[in-house]
Amino acid sequence: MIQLRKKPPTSRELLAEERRRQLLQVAKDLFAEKGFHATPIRAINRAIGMADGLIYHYFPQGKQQILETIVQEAFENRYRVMKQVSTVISKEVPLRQVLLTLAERMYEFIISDRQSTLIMIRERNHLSDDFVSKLSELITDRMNWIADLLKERHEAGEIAELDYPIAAKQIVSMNFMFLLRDISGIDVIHESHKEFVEKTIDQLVKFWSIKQM
Amino acid sequence: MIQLRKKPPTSRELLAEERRRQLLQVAKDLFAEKGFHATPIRAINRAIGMADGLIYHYFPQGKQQILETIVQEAFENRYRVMKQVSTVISKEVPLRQVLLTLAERMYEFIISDRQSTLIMIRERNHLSDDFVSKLSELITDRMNWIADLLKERHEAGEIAELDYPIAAKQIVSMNFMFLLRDISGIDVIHESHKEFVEKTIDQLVKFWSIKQM
DNA sequence: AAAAATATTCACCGAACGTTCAATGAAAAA
DNA sequence: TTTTTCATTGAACGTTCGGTGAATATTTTT
Repeated sequence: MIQLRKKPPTSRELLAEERRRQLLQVAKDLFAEKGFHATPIRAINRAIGMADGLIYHYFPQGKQQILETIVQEAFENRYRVMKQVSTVISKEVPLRQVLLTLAERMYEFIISDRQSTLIMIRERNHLSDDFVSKLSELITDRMNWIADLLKERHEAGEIAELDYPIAAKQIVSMNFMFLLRDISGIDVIHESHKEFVEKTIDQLVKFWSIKQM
Repeated sequence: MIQLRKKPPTSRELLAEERRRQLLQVAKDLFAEKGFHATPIRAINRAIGMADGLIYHYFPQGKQQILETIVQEAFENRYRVMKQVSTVISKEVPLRQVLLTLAERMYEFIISDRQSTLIMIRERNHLSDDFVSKLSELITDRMNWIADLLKERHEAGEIAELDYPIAAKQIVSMNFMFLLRDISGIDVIHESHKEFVEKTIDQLVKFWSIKQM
């Protein structure tokens, strides 16, 4: 019989969903901290006081499926959020302020799910080429959007003519440096994200600004 | 008895050194490709047709010691090369050309030992804090050197006044984007290093140039 | 209340792991 | 030549790994 109307979830369904959620959260923490191979499934089980076999009830295909679920769900979250941020920026706001907000939002967005970010970058060997391509497209979209924004600002007479894709990459690459610091521990910035981003954008906008010409 | 003069190496010493070198090379390849935990010691042994126990003759402390040796030797190479490149740049060469050469050399330098670069970034969990700090310092030194170079160019009247440390980071961050691509497979550049670097430096120098003011 | 469906436990499996070690063979030192 | 040194072997060890499955507990459905 086909169930057309959604029936109210039973208490055990709620508990199961809660356990699944908790399982993914703990796995994400451990994968990000120790790495996929360095995290035994039993470590996940211990961390939430769960018997060893139970994890195969929730993820029949085992450890690899847990990883795939983590990155897939993280990707979908990112995709959803990114699509809805595009309309925030008003044309009256000065470019400096726009770029600052943009860079900070992007950074907050990255570190809001820091663990999955680390996993997606570090565990390339366990992710499909297709998934990595989709990730690349997501970021490329965002950069194209920034390039268009800069072009509009030029056409409005606010800044000089630019190589817009290059300029967009200059904006985005700031966050990449912090990402690399997070992954490797190698710190070449020596200041907070806010300070660094402010200085960089100030300098970019100062030279791009039409008054300089 | 203490050996004061170096005696000529015996044939077995030469063979041993060759095998040690080969062992480290194969281990480096595998660690970079599969990751440290995902590479069984036996995979290294098989790859060079070596019996299982022998690796403990060369590296008594086992797998971890192999990793440490790889990154330590890679660091020393980098340190040595970096110290001797500083004097190459003449003051008569235009800034655009200087920065281009600099960025390309730096990139060649990174990918000339691509494997150890990947390992140093990805396997943070297996490296000491002290080692990571030393790596940070190495890159920071290089960036300070670029900042000084830019300052000199300003004082020579070639470019406007800059926030030199920030400008240096803009130069270096280009290579970081390619590094991240190498590690994660996430590609947001879509062109060769040479093309990208040329465009970026052209744009930077164009706006920094004193003639623009 | 009985039956069915589902969640959970845990002892256990075979394979793979890093590592050890007694034995072997060949080169170097005496 | 004899002795000593040391590179090399490969079987074996103890451990841990991801995963299985029969048994049990709990909830939902009938």
